[in-house]
Amino acid sequence: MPEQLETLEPLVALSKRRGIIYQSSEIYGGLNSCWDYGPLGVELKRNVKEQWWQDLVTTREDVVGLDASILMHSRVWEASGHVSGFNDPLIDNKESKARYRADHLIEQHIKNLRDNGKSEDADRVAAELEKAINNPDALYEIIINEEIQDPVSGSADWTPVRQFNLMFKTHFGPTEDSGSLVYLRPETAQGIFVNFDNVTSTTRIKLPFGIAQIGKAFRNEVTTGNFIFRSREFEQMELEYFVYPENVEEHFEEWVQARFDWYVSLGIDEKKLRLRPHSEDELAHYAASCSDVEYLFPFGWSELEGIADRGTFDLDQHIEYSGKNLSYFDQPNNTRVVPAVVESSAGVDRTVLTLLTDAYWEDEENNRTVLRLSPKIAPTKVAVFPLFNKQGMPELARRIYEDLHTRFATSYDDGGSIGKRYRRQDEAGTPYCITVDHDSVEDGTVTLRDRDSLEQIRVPAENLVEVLEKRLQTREVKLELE
RNA sequence: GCGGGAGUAGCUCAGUUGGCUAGAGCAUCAGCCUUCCAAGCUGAGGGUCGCGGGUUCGAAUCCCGUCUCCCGCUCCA
Repeated sequence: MPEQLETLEPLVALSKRRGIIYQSSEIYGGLNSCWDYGPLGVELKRNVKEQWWQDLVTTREDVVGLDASILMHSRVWEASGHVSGFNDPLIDNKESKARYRADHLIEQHIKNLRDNGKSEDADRVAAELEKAINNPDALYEIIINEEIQDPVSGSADWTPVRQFNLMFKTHFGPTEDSGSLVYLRPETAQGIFVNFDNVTSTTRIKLPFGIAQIGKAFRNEVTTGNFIFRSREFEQMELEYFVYPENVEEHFEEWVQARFDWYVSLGIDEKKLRLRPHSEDELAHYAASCSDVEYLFPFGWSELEGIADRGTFDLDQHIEYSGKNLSYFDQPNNTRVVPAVVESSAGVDRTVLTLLTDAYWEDEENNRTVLRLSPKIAPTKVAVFPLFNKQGMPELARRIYEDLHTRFATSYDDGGSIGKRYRRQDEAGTPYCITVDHDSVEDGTVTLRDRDSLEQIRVPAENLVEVLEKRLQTREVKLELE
């Protein structure tokens, strides 16, 4: 049985050692929860993104791509609800050290009042709460006046309410006046909605259709951590799939399954993946239904992607705020319709972390650490070694390398013993190694070694491209390991 | 934000009554040796001991501050 990772630490160490992921600004002491992808990591990440694009855009007639700018008009975020919804008024209890959302505390208080038959008080506080929303001082006042206590400890010793805005703010242009305030986008999706009209009027795409985008997003998370799982700067792969509103439920179900299957297709252990439908009370106000794809990390089941039926909420909001008609003209029925949308919102970094976690294997029997990455997404597909650095072997090995690396991500290694080189490639997740020996120089055949099975076969050098192409595309992504 | 643990070479670590030029193994590099799975030989490079102050004749070691990572909460969704 492969060893189960209990913490992320071995993975963090391997990532550093092999040049997959480094901490940001490390020479200055590091920057909290920001990470840099090294030479190997960037290949892995690119492969994830390219696979997603390949599967969702390139090979589909009904999906087109988009690359919107990170900075957008600040009205976009008013329309999307992020300006009000991404503002969390937090309060700490000095005694219990517990932290709560101030508005949630008050809502609970209102509910308690109602349960105790004091509906007049409840109504009064509810009215105050409505006025106090987005006003930390007013929220604090309510908590003090109502003598609201910590639900766990019963203490009423509170810090002031502090507003945590999850959106990064910056200033547009040379002056720092409020008129030039802009946000770094907290999600890429809005870039799709605001370009809905552009895309439908400049392409011949017909409903149902999707618009896909990969890009950076930024959130001032209150809590970060778990390596690259939750960081303040991250990359998303988002698809907004627009459909006739009456069909939205069936499209939603289809996408949920399709997205789950996608992770399986990357070679991730199906037993560690699950779909978790959101319950009624955790649904965002705009979503009719939502399902998360989750993976069992060392720190527990955590979300990789959310698939949501957002109805017509987003387009309706932008219609209202922009005053533009963002409906779709349905030629066959000669009517205009505001499409509903099914959203697939996946994290690139979370997918990378999943792949690394899932692939990590300490093969004790053979004294090696292996990243059993699917050949599809492995940063390096094949490595070429000369058995010795003499007798024509390096020359032949170089020729093979020169030939292969125009086709596959290939690396060349002539350092140390042959076993050492195999281990280096195992840690990097390279699925195949080619060794040139004495016989190769004589008869032109080389050894092809498989990372997972350790099987070695003899292949004529001139057939290598063909053999590798076949294996890299068709082989099972994971081998059965007892 | 709270609690616990940690930070010395690329990695894993040793190094306390405060005292030689801060060490080891692995890794890396240059050679040697080797007929296909690490741990053979010789040599080399690499550390302002997380960072900043302080105490001291003298600080990796003591004190204060700060940054970062991991684990558990909390929070978020």
